[in-house]
Amino acid sequence: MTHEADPRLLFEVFKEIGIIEQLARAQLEAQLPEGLIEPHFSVLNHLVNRGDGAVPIDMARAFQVPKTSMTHTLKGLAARGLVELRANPDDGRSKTVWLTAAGRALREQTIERLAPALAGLAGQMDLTALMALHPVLVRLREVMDAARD
Amino acid sequence: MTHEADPRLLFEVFKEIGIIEQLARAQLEAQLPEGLIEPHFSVLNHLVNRGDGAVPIDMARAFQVPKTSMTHTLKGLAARGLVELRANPDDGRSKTVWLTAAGRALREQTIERLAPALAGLAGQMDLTALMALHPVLVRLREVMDAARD
DNA sequence: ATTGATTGGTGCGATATGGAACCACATCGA
DNA sequence: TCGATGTGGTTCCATATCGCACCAATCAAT
Repeated sequence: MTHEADPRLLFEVFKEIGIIEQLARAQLEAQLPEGLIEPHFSVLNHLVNRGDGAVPIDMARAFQVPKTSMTHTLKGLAARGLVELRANPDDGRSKTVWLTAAGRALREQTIERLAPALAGLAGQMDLTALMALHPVLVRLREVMDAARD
Repeated sequence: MTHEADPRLLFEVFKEIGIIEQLARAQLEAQLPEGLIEPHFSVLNHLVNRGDGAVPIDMARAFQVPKTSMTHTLKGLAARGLVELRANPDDGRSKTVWLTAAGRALREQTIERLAPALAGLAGQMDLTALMALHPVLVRLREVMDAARD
């Protein structure tokens, strides 16, 4: 008899992940100012992590969203003065995205406000299990990412 | 020195979960007919798992979405003949949601079409780690759900 | 250099999400 | 019983997502 991997386990895993994602998003958005949602925050966070001056199309690919969605998200951030769009000196078609002081501050402040709730959650979990969770998720993400031809 | 739980670990976990959710959603929606998206499928799946005849408001709560969103999703499913809305004999304000044969078939077919891709993913993962993953996610979801006052 | 193909960005339209207001029915309290 | 309050569902509206089509700039092949 062969030992094929059972797809039902992953199906259930994805179901839980979907629910957790929704709850986590709600927590995050509760800390954001009116009119800003998770994609706005993710862009700010990405720019801090990966560095300023990114090209919009690259960010769209990093987030796996259509470029029109990225245009829209960046427009919202720029309208609130959280990022600044400049011409790309290396390519006349594209732009570069830069954080403003307000953008950095908002990202920082949001994470700080989130921290107590996250610590509260973590406190109710088995820390060993939680620490073991992360690398498995990273691996799963990498496998899925690679499979997305 | 105190041993407070580090919120950064959970922050990273949620980041991975967000990415995985997006990739999983893309895989699912690639198998759905034009015009149907993940919430439509989730409703069909919920009705199979929990049984027919559910009340829309209860489903909205189960999915943590506003009731207007559930109205919209159900309207789409009903328009395609995948579910049927009937009056609720126990409460004149509300309705009950019933699967049609087409709705059941679509849900079944979608899962079948998804299976090979899921099995492929699972085959590239450490099965022990994958099996350990599920209960931790369930626990995390339960803790978050309870925290959502 | 010229021309055809490709790529980054945006406007537009169709559909999705979710808050506010509203109506019909239900429930509660006296 | 009946008025006050609460609840399920919908409509309406503002905003989000994303495909299509388009333009301008770039690149590739000669």
